[in-house]
Amino acid sequence: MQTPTIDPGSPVPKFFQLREILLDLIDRELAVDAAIPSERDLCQRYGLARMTVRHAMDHLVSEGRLYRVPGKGTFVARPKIDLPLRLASFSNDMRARGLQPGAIELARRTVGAGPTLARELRIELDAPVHVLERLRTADGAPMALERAHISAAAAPDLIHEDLTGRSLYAVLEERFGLIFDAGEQTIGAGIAKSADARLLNVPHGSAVLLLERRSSVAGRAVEYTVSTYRADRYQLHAALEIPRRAGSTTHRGGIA
Amino acid sequence: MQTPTIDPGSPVPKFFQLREILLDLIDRELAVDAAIPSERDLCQRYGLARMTVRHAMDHLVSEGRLYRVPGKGTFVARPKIDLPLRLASFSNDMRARGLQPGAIELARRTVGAGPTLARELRIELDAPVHVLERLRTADGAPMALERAHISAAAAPDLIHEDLTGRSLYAVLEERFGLIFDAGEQTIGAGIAKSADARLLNVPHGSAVLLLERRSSVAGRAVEYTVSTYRADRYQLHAALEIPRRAGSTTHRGGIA
DNA sequence: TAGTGGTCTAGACCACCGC
DNA sequence: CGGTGGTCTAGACCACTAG
Repeated sequence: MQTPTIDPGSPVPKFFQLREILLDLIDRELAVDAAIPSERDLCQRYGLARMTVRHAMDHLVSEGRLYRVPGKGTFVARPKIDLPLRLASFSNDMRARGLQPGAIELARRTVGAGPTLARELRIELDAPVHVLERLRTADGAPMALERAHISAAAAPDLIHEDLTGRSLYAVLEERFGLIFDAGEQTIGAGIAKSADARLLNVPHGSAVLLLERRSSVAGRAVEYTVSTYRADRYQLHAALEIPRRAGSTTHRGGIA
Repeated sequence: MQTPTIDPGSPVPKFFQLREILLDLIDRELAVDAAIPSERDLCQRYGLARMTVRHAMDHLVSEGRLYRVPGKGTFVARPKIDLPLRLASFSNDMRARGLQPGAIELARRTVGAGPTLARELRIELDAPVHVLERLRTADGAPMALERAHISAAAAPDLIHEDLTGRSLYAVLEERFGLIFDAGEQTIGAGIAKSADARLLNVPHGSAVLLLERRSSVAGRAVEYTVSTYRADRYQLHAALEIPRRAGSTTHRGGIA
């Protein structure tokens, strides 16, 4: 295997390129607690300033992939257990549970982005955003309220698309070529607002599970969706898995 | 009011002193989404290099206290505490956020497994199980109730271990060599039971985030923990996984 | 055009470690 | 002692945002 190099002309920042190189090294060559090359060594090898090397390593340390010992070196950390939350749609999720997914459209409009939407979608204030509000059902029973906000710049005519019986994601992919490749999700608990409680057919003051999701395509924020799930009918469930395993046993300090 | 300054002679690093100053500013003076002074402005005010200012701000951004918008500025983030979906201990999580983790022991006993525990831990009925109930605090404020059930066969003398100021996981690892390598987690929402609401110091009927976790070591079920988090202070946060593997350039954001 | 954050350099001094 | 990570400086150029 040949030593990878840093491409100075790439739009990908150097520290990020180095991060990938180190990640590869960690996964392929080094065992847990093995030392990685010193910062100054890496500066030499890849022709980088030490601050740049540290920047790359800072990332990996904060992600729990490496740990530093002052005066000694930097070492491969024990793999942490992570909870992968798949970017699954409501429809797929319900089908996986053996339930028949359904949707009742509550609202569909295009609005100007307020401060929250502007921040979440990283667009300008008052930039157009499609809002789709749907009541999601499972075997006919209300399960969740889904309020999707899609940047109109990314999916201009979404507002006129027929969504009955189709997944929103399917429409975004087929009609606008939008395939989400990154995202993050925030999960919290709350009390249902009166109007939402009525729609979900639960008593006032009921607990709900709140899911906020931001997804992006090629680095561009496109979707910001807030879902409100009935806590009595819905819970998230996931296997904890080991993200990666360190390969060979003894291999101290070499970029092959 | 006098402007705080950086003490160059202090053993506390400058970036950390600035971090404290900014934290104070965020908590006392600024509302959510308010802009903090620009990096160059802070350099001027405190006589620091820009890399030093960025270092301090990097910390706050990765802790979720600030967010940056390129070309515009840096702003105060929503004040919730994120709990990363990782098999990390409460203690470590809180420390990573600059909060002082604490625990008040509520109960500690060894019981015979009932039907639920027997099923979750895959042990026989009446097999001994250690039960540890603790109120977890951050900077002294109640944050969560943690009810851990550990199979006594795996950690015989756990019941006599001192847990003050130590992570349960640290004890299990150091004292019994137990390093969790798999598990599953269930996340739900609920209303705090009266007794729990009192312990957590929240009003009756408050929403709570419920986490059930079963973890195992080498295929052996060892831990079954039920945690009750204050929903007003906690939320879970995770990067969504992407099945595709293209030339991704998303190097922003949280957990890889 | 001026200001913002994003990246990067090429040095520097320090505390700590192991020999 | 030389090597390690920890901190810090004083610049630089870039892309983006705004007026």
